[in-house]
Amino acid sequence: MSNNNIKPTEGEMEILQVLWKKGHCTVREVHEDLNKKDSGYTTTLKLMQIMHEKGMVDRDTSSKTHVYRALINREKTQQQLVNKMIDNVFNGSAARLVMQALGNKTASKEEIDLIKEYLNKLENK
Amino acid sequence: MSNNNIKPTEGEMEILQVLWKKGHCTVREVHEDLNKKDSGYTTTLKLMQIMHEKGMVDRDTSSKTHVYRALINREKTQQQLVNKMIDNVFNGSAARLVMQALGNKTASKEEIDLIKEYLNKLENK
DNA sequence: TTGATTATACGAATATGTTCGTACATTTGA
DNA sequence: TCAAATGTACGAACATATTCGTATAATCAA
Repeated sequence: MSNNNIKPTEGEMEILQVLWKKGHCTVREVHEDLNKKDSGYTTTLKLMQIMHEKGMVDRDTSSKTHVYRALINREKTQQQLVNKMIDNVFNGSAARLVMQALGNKTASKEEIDLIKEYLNKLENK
Repeated sequence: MSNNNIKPTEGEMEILQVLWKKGHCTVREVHEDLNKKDSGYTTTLKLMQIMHEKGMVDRDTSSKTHVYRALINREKTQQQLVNKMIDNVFNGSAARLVMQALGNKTASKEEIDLIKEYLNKLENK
């Protein structure tokens, strides 16, 4: 595998979220969507330039204002980070991570139903 | 809350895993349990000293060979890291994280049954 | 036209994590 | 006993991530 060892940093993840959501973005669009009052525009710019160097994003430089888009796959990236966490934090047990995730307040009734449905699908395979 | 903003690094997590598993450990015990051929004994030592400075671990220095134990709670720490990931990687959706975790190969039939059971318990509350 | 705005590029400061070398003390065993 | 082994302390090198200042170019608006 070639696209394997991608491990976006926290800052890079925030930017990727925006790019995955919006598709194509200028630096300013990303920066404003993040609206972090604690860091400036050139910080976002620099981050995105570094991501370009790393091959995480592509950009169209045909006009003065460059337009970026994510090059790495959302699900694949999430999968890698989850696997890493299962390994590093939960000793390899996916079940333990899941239960920990469901135990918190962010797991609503609707979400739990979603998951049950998903489990049933899994079992019918 | 006082013990809140603990965010162990990757190296620290590895050490915490050993401490949580074994309870009390010397540096050598931890180092050998990790058995990373790519880093030396004093690296593990240094890491554990830093963790002590941060208040993550306690140690008994009454004899020459110090004995360490984890000070931070396992479940609480895991919870924090999971919450962080839900936020940073999955846009706040616990369900998406769970599904991603279940989609991978490490989720065996037994684990899935465990989770179903857990979900039922959750719903009866 | 020309000054203000908006953009990129890039070096450098800062912060943090990881790794190791080395000094020094204690313990052990031949 | 005393040399080897084992332990801690600690500074420093190195890597990486984040942040910003500044130079410079392009665009816009009065």
